[in-house]
Amino acid sequence: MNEQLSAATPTDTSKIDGPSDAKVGQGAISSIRPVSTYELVVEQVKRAIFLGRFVPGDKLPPERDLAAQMLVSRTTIREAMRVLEGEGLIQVKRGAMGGLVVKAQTNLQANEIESYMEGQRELLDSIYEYRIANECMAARLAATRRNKDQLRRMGSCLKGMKALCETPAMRAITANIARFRALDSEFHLVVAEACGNRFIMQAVEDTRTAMFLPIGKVFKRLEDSANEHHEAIYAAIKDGDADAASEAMRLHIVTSRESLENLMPQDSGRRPKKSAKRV
Amino acid sequence: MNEQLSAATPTDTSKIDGPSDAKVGQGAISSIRPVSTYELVVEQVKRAIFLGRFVPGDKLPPERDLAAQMLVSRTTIREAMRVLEGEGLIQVKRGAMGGLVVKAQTNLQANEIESYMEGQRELLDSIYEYRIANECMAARLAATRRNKDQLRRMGSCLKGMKALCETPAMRAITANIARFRALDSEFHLVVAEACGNRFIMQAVEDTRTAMFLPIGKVFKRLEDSANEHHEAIYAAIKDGDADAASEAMRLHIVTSRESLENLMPQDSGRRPKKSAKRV
DNA sequence: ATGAATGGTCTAATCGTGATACCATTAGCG
DNA sequence: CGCTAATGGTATCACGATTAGACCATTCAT
Repeated sequence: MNEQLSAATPTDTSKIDGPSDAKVGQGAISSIRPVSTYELVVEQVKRAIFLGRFVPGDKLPPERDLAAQMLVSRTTIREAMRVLEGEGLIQVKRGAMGGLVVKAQTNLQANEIESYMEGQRELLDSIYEYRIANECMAARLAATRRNKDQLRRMGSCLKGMKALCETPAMRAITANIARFRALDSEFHLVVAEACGNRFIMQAVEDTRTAMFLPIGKVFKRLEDSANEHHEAIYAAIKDGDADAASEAMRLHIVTSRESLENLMPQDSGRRPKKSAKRV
Repeated sequence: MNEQLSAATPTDTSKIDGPSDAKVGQGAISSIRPVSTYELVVEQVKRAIFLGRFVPGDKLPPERDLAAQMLVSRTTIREAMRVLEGEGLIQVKRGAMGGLVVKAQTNLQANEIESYMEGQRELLDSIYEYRIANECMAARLAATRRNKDQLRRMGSCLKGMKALCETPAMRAITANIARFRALDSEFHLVVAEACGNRFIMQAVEDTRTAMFLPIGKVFKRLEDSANEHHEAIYAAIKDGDADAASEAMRLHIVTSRESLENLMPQDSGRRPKKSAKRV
């Protein structure tokens, strides 16, 4: 994003198309950032945690096992663990029955949430726009391509989430919130899988990973509306109704964004309802 | 995508949600593929070529300059050049006025195209679905967020493309096809830039890169319809009409896919108009 | 107390990368 | 023709990342 340099181009294009300066977003060659193996390990473990494959209290496999599974040396695994430990994602315990324990993300105080969310607003807007683009298409395509096993797994997620919401008292338990979010992720990922498009699948996984940090510190209770929306999406996909599936997904995501909006500063001058148009 | 291993999870989730097997797409930890720096160089140079920043006949900057710009050693640059040379993307010439010359992609014979495209059909479908999802959203958002400079650059691209199409004789010139594709890429990238969403921007760039190999060997003449469609997209974005911009983009991409379809085997049993629903 | 599991530490070898100098080839020019 | 400059080709040494393996230290269950 820094340097730029138009290549030695003896055959000047502009001979033909005249004033076609344009030359798109910047030049062609920019600096390379070498990627260490331990960084890749960090990324993969983070992704697993962010997608809910490990919830707080779970332990990662022992270092030796991680090394074997990832086909890297234990040294590299340990470097990665130092990073994750430093970022507060895991806690390292020595001795038997010890291990690499996934920590709960610190919840912010009520008065901290607003200012925190304010700083995340732009990122969240981008993420949700991207989600609407890709997940609506995912739902649309899934409606005509899903197979029985995928429908079964979607149903399984819905069942699990409903169970977690059953008693009001359980809605504020941290561990349950983590489990709910894991099932929520899984539902959306199965829909993406069912759409049979690897690019869209990757996009959905990426957004879920990207959402973790911004909203992980904020959620304190489960939203019932999510269950209803998930049911609607599921029903439309099961019925093979592509338009309905897409619209149900859109409504779900828009609603989800709005419920986040309630955690933000109440229209304090900003938020001039720009682009109030339906996305 | 190979190994899997559910973490040591003493706190069994299934205690609560009962038969929630699900456990989404596979396990959590898979093998790491270390990424060498020279691979990153290869990727970036490829991307620059695929996006049309360098067209056949252009020369990349000299090795020493590339090394300086990318902040890597010449050794690493040279490793990357070996790969690009091996893949037939560049030709290395020694001596003064020599350099790293971008080669034209070999065009296939008419009788080869069908079987080649047949093998690419699935990939192309995925790419185009992903494009529709993201670029329609990009156009929609761009309609309300674009600034004057972005409009100017879009217009500049349109002008350049029209100029290239002016005389029928010039439509089959290889160099012109490359220039046309570069401007086409640039137009779509500026739209993506104007949407102000970095995720969508990245998605658009990714798809254009992904399209290069499948269709690079096939195109032999320029399509006029692209110009008309581009004009329509531009007009809608200029007018701030989000719905029209999105729809114009959709039409453009769908048409583009259909014109590719004409290069494929003519419904030889396959292509049972599944998902014939409008995407 | 003992043993097993697990993280912590150390060491030697290997490989990727960087830095630098110098060689070989080629085009342009006096 | 012969120089010079630009550019790719080669060689060398140094350093850091990664691997492989052994061994130490801590903790819990029995």
